[in-house]
Amino acid sequence: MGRKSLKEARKKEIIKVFYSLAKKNGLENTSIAKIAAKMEINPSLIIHYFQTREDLVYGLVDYILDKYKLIYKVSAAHSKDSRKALLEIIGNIFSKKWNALFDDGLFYGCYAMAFHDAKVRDLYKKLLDSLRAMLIGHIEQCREDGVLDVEDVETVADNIFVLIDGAYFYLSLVSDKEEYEQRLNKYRQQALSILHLKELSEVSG
Amino acid sequence: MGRKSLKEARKKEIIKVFYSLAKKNGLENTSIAKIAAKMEINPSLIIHYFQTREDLVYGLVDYILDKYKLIYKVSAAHSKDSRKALLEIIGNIFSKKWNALFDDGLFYGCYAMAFHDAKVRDLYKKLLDSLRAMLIGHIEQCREDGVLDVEDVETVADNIFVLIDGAYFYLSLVSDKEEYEQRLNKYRQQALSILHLKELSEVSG
DNA sequence: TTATAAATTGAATGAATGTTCAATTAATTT
DNA sequence: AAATTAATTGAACATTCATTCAATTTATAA
Repeated sequence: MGRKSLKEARKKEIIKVFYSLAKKNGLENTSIAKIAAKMEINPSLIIHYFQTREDLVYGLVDYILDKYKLIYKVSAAHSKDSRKALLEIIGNIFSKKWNALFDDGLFYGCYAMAFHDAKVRDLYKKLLDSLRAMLIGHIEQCREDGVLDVEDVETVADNIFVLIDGAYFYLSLVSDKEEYEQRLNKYRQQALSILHLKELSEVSG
Repeated sequence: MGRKSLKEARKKEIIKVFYSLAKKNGLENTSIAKIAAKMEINPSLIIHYFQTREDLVYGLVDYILDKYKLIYKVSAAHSKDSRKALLEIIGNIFSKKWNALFDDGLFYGCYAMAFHDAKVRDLYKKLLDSLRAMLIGHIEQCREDGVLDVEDVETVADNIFVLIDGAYFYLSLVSDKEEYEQRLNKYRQQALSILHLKELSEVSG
């Protein structure tokens, strides 16, 4: 009896608006009041679902890290071909798809919180480790399938991630479109070279 | 006539306290009032020197980036020996010296501001570019002196920086001391290998 | 000693912050 | 229709915020 709960759906709505406002104006300039104003609801409703601003921010971090994970998702079409799967992942990471899916500014903004908030630090650490584990799995599968020849799988995976994080740290400040693309290309090729993989080769399965 | 100006010294004092508080509690939790309280002065005095909080933050960014540059300084003792100079730089970057000199949390916190503040973005971009130019200069000097054999100097320098930024992005979340040191070592060796340089060799000049 | 200029204080501002609590509205079940 | 439960509002809260302005203190030069 009684009214059915909209809790989870409503929480997600709120976080989405939080995300969009923080993306535009920065995390520190996005208050509960502003989120409520944008949604045309009362600020106290936000507090009703998230008890404190802190909890709301944790919700945002969860949301962001979930989005981040999506970049590493392999499409169903490639799930059986380990080589194609790996190529797809590398392709996604070093492509404009990244920027479409994801806002780097918020990612770094929340990352900075990790230095003063143990919970955020754990969330980020677990994400980075899980992504490393995932890539290790893909590489090992490729090795078993005989399509990849690398020695130390863990090191190779770590090198890829260091390349990714280092690359985007600089790329995020590059405003010139052409330079951005050229660099992105270069970094992607470096990733493939770390894996001893070569470009294209979508000709023969 | 009149009193002599303490402006610059006082501004630096204020920024130093700003830095120390923001390092401890985070940028967003550090207000003008708190800085003033810590210094036992009136908040209006801070506004007197920096007209707005925005300007105060720019001052902090300047301060942080200046500190960051120090890591890349070459000691006088090595200024004539290009190979030693390069080794010293790489040594400093991948050492505990980093953490002693510098707080990564604030560096990332300010970096995140770059996504919404053109001035901060420019400051960061110029810093990263000047450091790249500096490293390129060192590498070229080494090549001229015949102590280094690399092809594309610019790419090599960029690879070093990508390694640095990517390495510390993960390292900053590693709390285990031993793992931290092992990784740091590994990354340093990778940097040397990118440069085709080998470790130690402090035996013969 | 007096004029001067900068350092510093102190009080006050309005706006925005996160959060509270009670009251009301709306949906769902019995 | 009545009971129940959740959604939502609205008003109020104390706090903190950045910033203002006038007044005062302090150091220096004439």
